[in-house]
Amino acid sequence: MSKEISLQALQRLPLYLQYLKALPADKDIYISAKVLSSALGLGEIQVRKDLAAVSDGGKPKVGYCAAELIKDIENFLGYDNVNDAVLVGTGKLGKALLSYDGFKAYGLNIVAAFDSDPGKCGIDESGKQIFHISKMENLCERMKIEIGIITVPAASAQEVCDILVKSGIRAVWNFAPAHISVPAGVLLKNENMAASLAVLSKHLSEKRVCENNSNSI
Amino acid sequence: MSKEISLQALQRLPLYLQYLKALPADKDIYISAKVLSSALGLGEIQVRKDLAAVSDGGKPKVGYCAAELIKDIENFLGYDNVNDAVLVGTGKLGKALLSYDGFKAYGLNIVAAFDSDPGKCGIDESGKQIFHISKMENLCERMKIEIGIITVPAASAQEVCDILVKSGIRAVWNFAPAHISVPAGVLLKNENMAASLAVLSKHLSEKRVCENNSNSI
DNA sequence: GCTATATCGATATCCTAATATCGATATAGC
DNA sequence: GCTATATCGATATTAGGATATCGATATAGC
Repeated sequence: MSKEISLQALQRLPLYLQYLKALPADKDIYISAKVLSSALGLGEIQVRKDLAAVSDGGKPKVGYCAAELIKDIENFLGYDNVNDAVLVGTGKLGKALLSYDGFKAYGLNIVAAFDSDPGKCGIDESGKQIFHISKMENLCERMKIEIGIITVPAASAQEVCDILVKSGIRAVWNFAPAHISVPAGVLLKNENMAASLAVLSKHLSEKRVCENNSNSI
Repeated sequence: MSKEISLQALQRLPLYLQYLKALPADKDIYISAKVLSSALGLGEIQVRKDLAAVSDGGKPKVGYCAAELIKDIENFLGYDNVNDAVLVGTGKLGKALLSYDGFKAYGLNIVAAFDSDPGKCGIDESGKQIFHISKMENLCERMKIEIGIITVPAASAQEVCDILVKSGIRAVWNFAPAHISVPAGVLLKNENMAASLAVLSKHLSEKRVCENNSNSI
């Protein structure tokens, strides 16, 4: 375990996790790569290779122990040690993410939010504190926050990102529809809804429906 | 133009669009692949190849005409002919997307929303009508809606998707953290926040910071 | 008008990821 | 306890995308 893994494989791991957690939490449930692959619409060999990177093996004839697998994947992804995060920009999307209580399952804990509008500061309906953005650097450094979530308009995304980096953030999750740049050592992950829309729109504009099977992206 | 394009290239097109639109809307602005690539953190040849798929060419020494390029990309992606969509699930995320007025720039128009909770039906604060889910099939068929956006809890995602497909939807945009399956001919695009979180979490759990440059994903 | 050069576009190469093939192994069933 | 087989894991092959190389071309500057 903790071997090499491709970016694609890494991003498939939560899929396995989601499926495995939906199974009855019996200690002796075993599942084969074949079952997993057909349930998730993936290739069987691909599943086996992905799992090989995180677990120390399944058993012939029965497959992988589901409970073990969950533990291995969560451990591999670092979901066991919770990551604290801050969110910047409390518009509609920001508030939606603040209120979403599903993140804790992924080891993500949003501890506070920031906004440049003093009128928005205070306690959010989610119960979380919204501070003025001028307080960010100090708070992040004191609390050793490592993840910053950007939900501001495109125009201010780079500016906000720079402050986050200055505050010691090591991973940025960007929801703004803008390209931003970060120094080496800081990870930038764009949540690219525009890219998704491009795929949808292109598919629909191709009036001739190509009846292929690999239609999930 | 309208040649072959890879899925990755397709998803990069909105990036170019966003950058080009930020330029002054002068008719005679030209931009080279070199400038574009360094501004967006991409490879120069990659940019040239991507643009070759949508436009009918740049000029040596000066590059591509920005205004032409915008037109070509939007045309290629089908952003000019607006796509009507419906949204299912009016929780926090659903409401956030309903209120987001940036979609129209991508040719997406959410015409109505649906929820299984009769208490949530009526006019949303965004001004859009929320109907009971039982009305969905009829409305989608009458209005020839082709895009369905799923923002319901994971447990009901597949059920909702099935209704959408039955209603004639041809492209599904799934925000639920669940694997769902669609018949051939229908495109499924997962907006996979769990996958993004996996990348972030893994990066942070690797305590030894690999100081590589390709840190944007 | 001429030349030097920035830039494009096509072809070729490399690299990563997905898929196929085949032997190994432990379990289920008798 | 024995055998047949479902499944795993390793190696090899294929496919796709990203990158490099090189010649072509039209423009900018003189």
